[in-house]
Amino acid sequence: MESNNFSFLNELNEAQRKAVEHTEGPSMILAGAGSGKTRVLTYRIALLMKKGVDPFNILALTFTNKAAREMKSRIARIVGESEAKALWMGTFHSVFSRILRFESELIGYPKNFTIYDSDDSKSLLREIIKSMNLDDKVYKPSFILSRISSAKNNLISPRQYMSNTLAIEEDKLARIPLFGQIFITYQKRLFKASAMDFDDLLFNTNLLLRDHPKVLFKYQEKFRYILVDEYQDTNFSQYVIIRQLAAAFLNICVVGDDAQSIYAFRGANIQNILNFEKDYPELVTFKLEQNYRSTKNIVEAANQVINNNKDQFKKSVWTQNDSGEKITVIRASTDNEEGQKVAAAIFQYKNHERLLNSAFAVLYRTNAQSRSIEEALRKMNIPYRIYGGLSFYQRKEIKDLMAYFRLVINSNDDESLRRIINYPARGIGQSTLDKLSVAAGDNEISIFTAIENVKDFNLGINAGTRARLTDFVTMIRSFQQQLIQKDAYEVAHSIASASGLLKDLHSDKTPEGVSRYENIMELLNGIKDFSENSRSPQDEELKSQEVTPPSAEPEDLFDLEVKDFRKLRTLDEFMMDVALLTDADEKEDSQGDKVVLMTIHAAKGLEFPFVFIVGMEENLFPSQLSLQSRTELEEERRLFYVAITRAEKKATLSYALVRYRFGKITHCEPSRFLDELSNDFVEFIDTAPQRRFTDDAFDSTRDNWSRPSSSGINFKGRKNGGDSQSVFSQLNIQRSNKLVPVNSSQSISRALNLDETEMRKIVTGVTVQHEKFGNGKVVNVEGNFPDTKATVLFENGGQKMLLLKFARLKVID
DNA sequence: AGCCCCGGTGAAGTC
DNA sequence: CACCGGGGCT
Repeated sequence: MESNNFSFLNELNEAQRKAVEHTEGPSMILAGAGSGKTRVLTYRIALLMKKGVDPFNILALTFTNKAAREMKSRIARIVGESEAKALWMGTFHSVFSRILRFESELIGYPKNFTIYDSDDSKSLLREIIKSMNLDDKVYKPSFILSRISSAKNNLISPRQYMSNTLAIEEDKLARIPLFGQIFITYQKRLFKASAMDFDDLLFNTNLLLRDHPKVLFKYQEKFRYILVDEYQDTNFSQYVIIRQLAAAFLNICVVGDDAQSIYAFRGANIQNILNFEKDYPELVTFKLEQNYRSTKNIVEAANQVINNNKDQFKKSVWTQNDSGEKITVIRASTDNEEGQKVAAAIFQYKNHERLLNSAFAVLYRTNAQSRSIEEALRKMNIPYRIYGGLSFYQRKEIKDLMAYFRLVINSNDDESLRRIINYPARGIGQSTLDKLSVAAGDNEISIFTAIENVKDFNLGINAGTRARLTDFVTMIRSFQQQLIQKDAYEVAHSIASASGLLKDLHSDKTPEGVSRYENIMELLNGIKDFSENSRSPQDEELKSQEVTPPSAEPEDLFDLEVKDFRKLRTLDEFMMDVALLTDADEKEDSQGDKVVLMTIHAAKGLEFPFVFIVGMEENLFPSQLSLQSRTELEEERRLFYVAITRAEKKATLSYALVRYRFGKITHCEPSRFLDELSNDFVEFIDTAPQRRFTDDAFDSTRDNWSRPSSSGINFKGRKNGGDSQSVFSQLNIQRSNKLVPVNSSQSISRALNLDETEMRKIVTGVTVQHEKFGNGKVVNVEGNFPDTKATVLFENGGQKMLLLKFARLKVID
């Protein structure tokens, strides 16, 4: 309901109200768990709009798309639907990918660039590692990717990386001396494929804003008010983006809680909060410390836990709520028994207090832990829903169909091409693909382009296969024609059937096959919905600046069609939305009343009356991988803090003495975090263990919580201050003073082909230079312009046949 | 070219 | 235990 007064402000306490009303200039809101942070952000934005600020001039960055949606609908209740819709609100990745769609040509990327997810990135890395004849057990794709990701999130380009002696040294010590080379090749290949990985979306936004002052100015003018939620979880790259955008008006408000920083592993940097104070001397800081969510027992227990961390801002979260029940700790002999006890407890609570299933959440450290909980809940007929794990968009059949979409939208997308060129089977096998890959690599073109020019390469591909390749190209081309004429659903449906994918899945009558077919149908239905809905105001705004429609070749369209096209919701628009969706974003309806199971990370920002935190064991929570350094252990502790503070009425912890891990029985010790809770807030339910395993599975001579809290003491004595200083964290300090010079290897314009005159200079006998293979002598030239090709004998011994329109050969005398 | 089986290896968390 | 990739067989 729209109201014209400011009465909504009366719903705030004094601290909240002050934070809301201070709308001008830089501000930071340190908000303890459950202190009404979302309410403050919501009302602050509503107040801005009530004061007459145009929603198009407000940028609000949230941690998940879901958080953005929820906040938007809350704002809509105060200021009205259409006003709220016009707000720029979303995750960093979604907001800036949207902007890059419209500006990417300035940094050398076409507008239809593809976003690679981490599976795509890993398989690209696997290829690169293989082609360099390296061992993928030493150069593990996932590890390489995380290191590349760290570099990019700290705005270190491949070239900068290579000139960083510290980084190179680190790689040698880690026995991956060729990492830098892989990084360079990876980035080059992404660029060639017109693809960006997740980190590139931020990295390239930084490039764009750094190298194009006009663009920076435009968005500075546009985003006069900037708000950032979960600021403690932003990384350096994100920090620089918002600092740049806010530089003109300085209306920047960040909201966060250092105690809830749980994403350092992906580059989030608490340092950003400290930097913030330095960057804006006139900064006003607000603290929200009253917790409205939880009982006293929960709040105080959480405070007690977090006080074991050295690195933290002093903050005292308190509550006026009742003391409530103590936190219960359940001990189980096995992971299965843990599941049974948790399920039984839920069952009891439900019946005694007539509660909905949705009042309960079970939180765990790792997704693998869900299995035993699921089994137990199923046995007791308690409905549940799992967040996370394999999301809809990660399923094979969905990825297959979407690979078609991606290839049609961007034919340079080699990862997608590899995925579907022979699915459904069409007689184009591995050896053909290998040959094409080599030709594409040598000529620095995409595989699709190599196929289109296959007659120009002597690849030893027989006529039959060549015909099949031509058919494939023709098919993709015909889909591309539809892309600019039809709406998303029509194109998607046409691709699904004409490619043979639908038929292939339909013929599979196994239950799995049927389910795959249904998933495809669900995707198509989703696209149908999308086609029928109108475009977002944000995209309308950006599109209105455009002169020509994207990806449409003007000569293909009459004026009338161009007009229609502007209204159509196209498949490339759909794909742009989808690339950044996560499981947490799945639609909320049709869920019914269910117990919720999820990782603690996924639970951030949520609250439930009853929370079960399972797997409270050493090496699991805290994870064994975190035991190397104090900072990592402290992050685990913050994670525990987040977990406890999700509970409104009651928190229950549990641990098992024996657990299956990697298919083997593992003995576990109760988590050190349990020692950190005093008996004032916690009660231990010590059920006698059921002796199904050998006696040493549970040390009955020792009372688990009176265990000398050696872990903490030992730990501090052992490792205090000895955190591994990675090259990135060191560099970060240097860099925070001024804008990082980001290398522009990416902004070199796309392949500059030789013109005819230059090509004619390349004749048998001349010496030429190739940027990758070095110098060589031309031993043969054949074919007619523009398909002239030269055979070159390189000094390194290799002989290559190169298409001159692709290979940038330089004649040297 | 495709299928199947074997063995090795791995699971922390996410946009 | 579950998945993936490689190799071998058809």
